[in-house]
Amino acid sequence: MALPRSEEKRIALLESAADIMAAQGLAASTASIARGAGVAEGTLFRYFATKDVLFNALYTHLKLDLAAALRQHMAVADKLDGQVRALWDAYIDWGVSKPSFFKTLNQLVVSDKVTAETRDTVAGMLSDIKCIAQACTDKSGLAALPGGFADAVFMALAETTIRFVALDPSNGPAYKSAGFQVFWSGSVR
Amino acid sequence: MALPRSEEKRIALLESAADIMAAQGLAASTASIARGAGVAEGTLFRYFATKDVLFNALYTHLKLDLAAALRQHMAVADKLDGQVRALWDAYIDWGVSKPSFFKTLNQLVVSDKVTAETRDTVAGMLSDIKCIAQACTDKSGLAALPGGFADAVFMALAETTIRFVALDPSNGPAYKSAGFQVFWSGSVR
Amino acid sequence: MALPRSEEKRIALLESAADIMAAQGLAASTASIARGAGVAEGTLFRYFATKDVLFNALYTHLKLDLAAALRQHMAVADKLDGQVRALWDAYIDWGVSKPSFFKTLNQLVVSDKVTAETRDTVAGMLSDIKCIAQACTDKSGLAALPGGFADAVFMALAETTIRFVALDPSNGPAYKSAGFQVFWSGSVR
Amino acid sequence: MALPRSEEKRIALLESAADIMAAQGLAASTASIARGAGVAEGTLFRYFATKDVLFNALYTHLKLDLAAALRQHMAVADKLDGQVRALWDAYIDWGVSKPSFFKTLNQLVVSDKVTAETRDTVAGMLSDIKCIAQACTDKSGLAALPGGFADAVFMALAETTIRFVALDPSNGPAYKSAGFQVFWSGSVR
DNA sequence: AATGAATGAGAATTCATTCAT
DNA sequence: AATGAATGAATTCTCATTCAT
Repeated sequence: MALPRSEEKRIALLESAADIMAAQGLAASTASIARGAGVAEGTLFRYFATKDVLFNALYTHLKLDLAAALRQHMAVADKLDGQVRALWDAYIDWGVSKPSFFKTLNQLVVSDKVTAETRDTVAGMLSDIKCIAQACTDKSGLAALPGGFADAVFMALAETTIRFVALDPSNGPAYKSAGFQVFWSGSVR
Repeated sequence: MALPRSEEKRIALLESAADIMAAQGLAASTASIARGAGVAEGTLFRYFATKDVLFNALYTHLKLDLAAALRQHMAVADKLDGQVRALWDAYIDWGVSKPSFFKTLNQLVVSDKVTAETRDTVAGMLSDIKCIAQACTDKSGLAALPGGFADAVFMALAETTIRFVALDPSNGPAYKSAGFQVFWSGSVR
Repeated sequence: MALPRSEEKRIALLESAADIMAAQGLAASTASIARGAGVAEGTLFRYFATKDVLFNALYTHLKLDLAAALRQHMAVADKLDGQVRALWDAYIDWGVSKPSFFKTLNQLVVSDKVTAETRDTVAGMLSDIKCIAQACTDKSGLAALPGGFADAVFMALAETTIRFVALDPSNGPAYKSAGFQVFWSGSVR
Repeated sequence: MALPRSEEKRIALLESAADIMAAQGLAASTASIARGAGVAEGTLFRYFATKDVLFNALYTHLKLDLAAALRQHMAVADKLDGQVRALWDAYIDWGVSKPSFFKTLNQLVVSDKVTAETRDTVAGMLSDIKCIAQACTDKSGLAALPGGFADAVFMALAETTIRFVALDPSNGPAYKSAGFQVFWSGSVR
């Protein structure tokens, strides 16, 4: 029997894609991604039939990685604001510690290369996290607003915060608190 | 090579670039931009020596257009929160009424095609607006934080708000107020 | 003003395509076709947007070239069999004198790269020749058979004849007569 | 490298190749041929060292299959025209009943992938059929002509006839008779 | 100054073939 | 003997840029 297709190589390709796209944008060439993963260019296409398939797989990979990080820090507090704060901290920490994952995920989120189907599938896998987020936005003053505005505000603030923490780590805790404060006191009635 | 004459064509090229890049991303071809401006392929390169030069000129053009819109609505209120709210409204209105400018500017802001020098030069040209913004953030709880965090939070919230207003105009005023509320009550001590 | 797009280059590309495809089949690379025409690879795509467009243009070019050759020899005889014989001779001569046109046209005729629309358009341009052919097949014993069987028999015999004349020119006139004889005495009642 | 064992797999590969090449042309990928035969990609190359070797083996396989079909119907008539007619019918029936064999063989016949050596070897294996064909063409008006013209005319007419029978089976017998009639009355003095 | 034809360096993708298992 | 993962050369096509007119 031939070699089994290697999960290791699949991961190497995804992480190379994340690294290179963080630096060069989604237009990074498949050649450079394969090189970064240490495989031949043709090999990339055995794992991902087209570049679009790679985009979707990468979106899923990064979202699941983020979700795993969030889950580790969830539900340790008993009060709502503690829970949300834990979520916030976990998200900021993830973004700061994996800057290329963070940057590339942000590009994918706004890209039309990621299909609605992929987004739905991933959302389904993250339903537990969604629940917490829901619980907190239900209590916020933003809850009255249509679909996802509170989530989007949370994300936008977190992204900004991550950027500043990454650039100026010595003030990291200060940015983190301040960002959360904007979200929380601005959102909660 | 003498500089080309027609300011009109320069503007047509910039606006065509904004329109087409809003739709297709920064990878839009120079040929399609020239076509959109009603000039020949080669003509674009008499106005902008390379595509990178075009990116930087476009960034400048869009930022100055935004600044002009903001200036028209500044300082009409006498109290600080009125001033900031006027600024916020002007920004949201600009983004909603010129969606291709807004979308393309957002792409340029995160692109590494726009040099630090361009960003600095433009920032210098907007020092008057910066001053207002500064005045208000000095009063905010964010003022203690280093360089531009308050500005970045303002921008991030405004961008999110513009996106939602554009998608769901019937709730436009609600998003506008809610977004501002997050910024203001979250930021001010 | 820039150079006008050169009809000469267009023809050079088409004839290079005919030559190379005659030798290597329709799979001949666009790179080799461009090289054969003495232009850069990208230039080919300014004249023919895709390889499929080239296939269709080539089909048209070859058919029209054949038609021009046939017209020069038409209607010189007054009796039907003389007319058909003239057509036959002209076709054989064309195939023998332009072997790469002949071979490539035969490949295109059976290829699904040539669209029905192209075939219809070209057929419309050849309606005068069709008329003669029609006149003669109406008289043949094959006329009773559905659409195009007589034409197809004519073509099949002509192709075979051309092949043999090309391989063994010293017997050219003999093949030519014999082939025609099969068609005529076999077809006419 | 010892020869592989399974004659069954060899046949499966050849028939898969005939099917897929009938549909997609000679450019059909070896991977798809292997898949069609139910074996692994690499396995094809244990039976046929290169794709060119496969082409030649396939030509041989199809020709021998055709020859077997012809032999079953040979020499049942005692008069010459009955013999030739039996051969004609057998050929037409073979082409109509095995369309992918017929189509692929026609492609191979005009392809330069099949070597002269292969063609010669196969011709040698078909010498018995050749003899019958020879006997009949010796009597025909075409016999005076050099090597194989009569054969080629027979084949060309048969191919055309098969194509029409396949497309319009309800008129099958009519095409079959008419095609033969062209050959016979046109060829025989 | 303006034009647009020409260029050729990449881009994504395919595929015959190899080889470790 | 069979497998199928891996390879990289070749293919079609795009596009920023140049330059003759």
